Amino acid sequence: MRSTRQELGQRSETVRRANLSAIVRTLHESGPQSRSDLVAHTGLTRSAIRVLVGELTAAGLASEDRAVRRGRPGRPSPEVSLVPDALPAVAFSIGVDSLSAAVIGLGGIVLGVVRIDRPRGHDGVNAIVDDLVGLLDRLPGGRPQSGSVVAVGVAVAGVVRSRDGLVEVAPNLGWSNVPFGALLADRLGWRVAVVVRNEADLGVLAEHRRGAAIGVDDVVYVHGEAGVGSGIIVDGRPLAGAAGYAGEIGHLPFVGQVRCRCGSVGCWETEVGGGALLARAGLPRDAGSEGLERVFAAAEAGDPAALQAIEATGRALGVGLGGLVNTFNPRMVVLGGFFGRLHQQARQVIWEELERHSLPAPRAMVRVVPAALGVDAPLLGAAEVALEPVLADPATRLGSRGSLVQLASA
Amino acid sequence: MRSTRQELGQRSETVRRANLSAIVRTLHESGPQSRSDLVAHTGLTRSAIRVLVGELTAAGLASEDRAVRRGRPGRPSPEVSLVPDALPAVAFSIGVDSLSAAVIGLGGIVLGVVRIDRPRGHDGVNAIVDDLVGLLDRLPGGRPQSGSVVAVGVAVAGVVRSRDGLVEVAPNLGWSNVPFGALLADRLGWRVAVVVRNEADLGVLAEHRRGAAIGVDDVVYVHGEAGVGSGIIVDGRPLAGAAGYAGEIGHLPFVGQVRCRCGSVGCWETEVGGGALLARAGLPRDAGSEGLERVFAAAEAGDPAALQAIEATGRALGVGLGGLVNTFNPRMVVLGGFFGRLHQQARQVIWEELERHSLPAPRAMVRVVPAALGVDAPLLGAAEVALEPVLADPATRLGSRGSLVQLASA
DNA sequence: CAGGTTTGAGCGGGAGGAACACAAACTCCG
DNA sequence: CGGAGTTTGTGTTCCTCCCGCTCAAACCTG
Repeated sequence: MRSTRQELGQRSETVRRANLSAIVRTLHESGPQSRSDLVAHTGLTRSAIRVLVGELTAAGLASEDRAVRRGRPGRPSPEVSLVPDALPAVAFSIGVDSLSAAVIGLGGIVLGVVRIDRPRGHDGVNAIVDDLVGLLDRLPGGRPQSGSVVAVGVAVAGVVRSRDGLVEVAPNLGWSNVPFGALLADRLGWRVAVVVRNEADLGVLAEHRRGAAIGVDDVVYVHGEAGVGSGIIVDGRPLAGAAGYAGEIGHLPFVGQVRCRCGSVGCWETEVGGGALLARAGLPRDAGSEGLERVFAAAEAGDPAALQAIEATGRALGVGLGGLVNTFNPRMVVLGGFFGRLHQQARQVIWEELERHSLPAPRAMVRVVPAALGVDAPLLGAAEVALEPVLADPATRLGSRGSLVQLASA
Repeated sequence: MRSTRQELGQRSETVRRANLSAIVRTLHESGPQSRSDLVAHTGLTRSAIRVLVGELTAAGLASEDRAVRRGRPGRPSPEVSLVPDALPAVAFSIGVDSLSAAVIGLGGIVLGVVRIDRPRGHDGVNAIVDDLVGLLDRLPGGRPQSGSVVAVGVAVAGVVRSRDGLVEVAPNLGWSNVPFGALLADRLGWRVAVVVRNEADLGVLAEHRRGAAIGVDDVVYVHGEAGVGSGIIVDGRPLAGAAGYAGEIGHLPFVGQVRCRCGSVGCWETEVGGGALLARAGLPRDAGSEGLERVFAAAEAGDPAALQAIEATGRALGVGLGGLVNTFNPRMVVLGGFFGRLHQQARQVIWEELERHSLPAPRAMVRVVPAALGVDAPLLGAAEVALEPVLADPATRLGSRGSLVQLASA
């Protein structure tokens, strides 16, 4: 059965929506810019831009500031920017050892963010839901009002069904079959969508929009922590698969006989995950991020065992990346989590193995870079998916808020 | 740098194009149907459908036949179908041991097809170009006229840069860095686009539109011959990657120490390719499709060596498929080439290993099926990509043909 | 300060689909 | 067999929305 594809037919109302969306999306992704820049970006005429931007400002979504002099001849064009707190989204992230929450507005502006450490271990679902909701009170701007938030996005390190936010399994949290989206939505009691996604899928979205992969339309993001996750951008769009499970590359079949926590044997994760690096360095596999930190520090100090562990892990990483380059033909591979550190210290061997295990043609056009956003990437990505409906259809979102009527000629 | 994304802004001319495209695409993909079916499919009103279909028929692109009585109350709706020979495409396919050519019209109607055996070996590029062009004269309908053909599509088993049809490498043909698109275009002398793509990428397109995966929007197609190729449909669109190289999963890192012809070691292809099956059955790795045929026949006759070879190859296939299921979360895996036969005889073990090497969530929603189209899949897919511009913009294509003016109000 | 250039403002026009009313063609049922 | 009900084609009018054009404003250059 064909998924509910977008209506094929275009009608004049669709056109308006698409054009408003084009403007808002351009401002959201490329930042504030003059009307004439918008003309260039969208391909619309000055007249159209004027009317549409006018409606956006009238609705409080955008604002026009005095033009910035750019030293070129001609009448200066006023700068249009989105109003960050007009339609804010709330983003949550459940990390391995921390919880975080943020309020993020259009344009990706962070209006407030808090992070707390979480004792490593398998917390009950309800405890985490409570903690997250409790975090809201500690936001700099205070607890967001129910009516003002447009949607909620959540990043979870696990296999998540995107439709309803069911967490099929989250090994680091000890969850399986947790209807997290529904639980959080109930607990919040807001009448807005709660979107739950895999951490790495959100990480790559953030890196694509605000980080290392801006403007790059084919990206493979590989995130190393205890396990290995990935998020993939294909032709500018996130790869989700039929239910949102795509990108679970940690369990690609690989060499080795180590039993994986997924139940299988020889998964790539068993060779490149944090546990593998730790084991190679002679530490317990569950020494966590502090253990990893120690390994990297030791390597920097010249410790041969640590250096060798890093090299071996880098090689295994490079081999797998080669396969991913063959599979996706990306223009960029972004390394997140401790793979970023690994890249600093093992860049050479990673590339060496990637080179050995990929075809010349795709290899020639790929760059491997460390992530730019660090631990906040999933949080930023969560806001991006939460804001997506606004970007796709700014007008009706305004209408549904109540405080502002439909954009249509007031 | 952002690839030339579609213009964001919509204008009324865009709307018309999109709506004509929606109608033509619906008819092309879902077959002839009544006007009222088109109303349902496209979301346009009766008025709009009437006008647009009217223009298409006036231009000779579509035709309206007497309504088919369907035994339901109400005035019968005339059936609209595309005129197959209005804007035909020419498709070529360069197989391991055959060459084929076809003329295919809108709706995927095959107007004529020829296939010749090709001596196995490394033919020169020019010889193959000559053979292909020569094939046109042996088409049932005669050599297509230069002016009537709308585009040319070519399927090649190799790594192809989609932009210009440069064949980076084609091991079965012994090619590397062959500008095949340009060569064929020159030799034909027609003033139409020549689109060259990887065989498997075209195969999955054909299976998606006309074969085993109709209506399935997330598909992984894996094709086994001498090597292993794949084509992937993500959310209804082919996965191309930055330059069209995506889907080279034959060289995913895998267990084993066999040297691959790609230069690397332990590629998946070395364990599941035709050579691997042959070797396991005690035949030379280059025994080709006749050799494979013999193995399957022997297995059907109960030969233990053949059975074991098939089982081992099936296991290796299942393991890799598990990884692909994790990576892409497809709704369907389609097995082409000799993998189709393999599936018949080793269905059990393939699934067993797939199950062992994939996560429960994505595994639960995937089906593994043999390809439905056989050796013709790439040829049909080549026609699909060649016809794509017509589907995307029926009006200007008509205009550019010369014989018919722009669709605009005549 | 005059000329050139770029852009905003406002108005008219055109394109294209929606909505509506009516007619046509079919089924169903008494 | 014929009228009621239903679905769909036909044609007209209307509405939405963007484009194009003209004029004015605001900047740079010399």
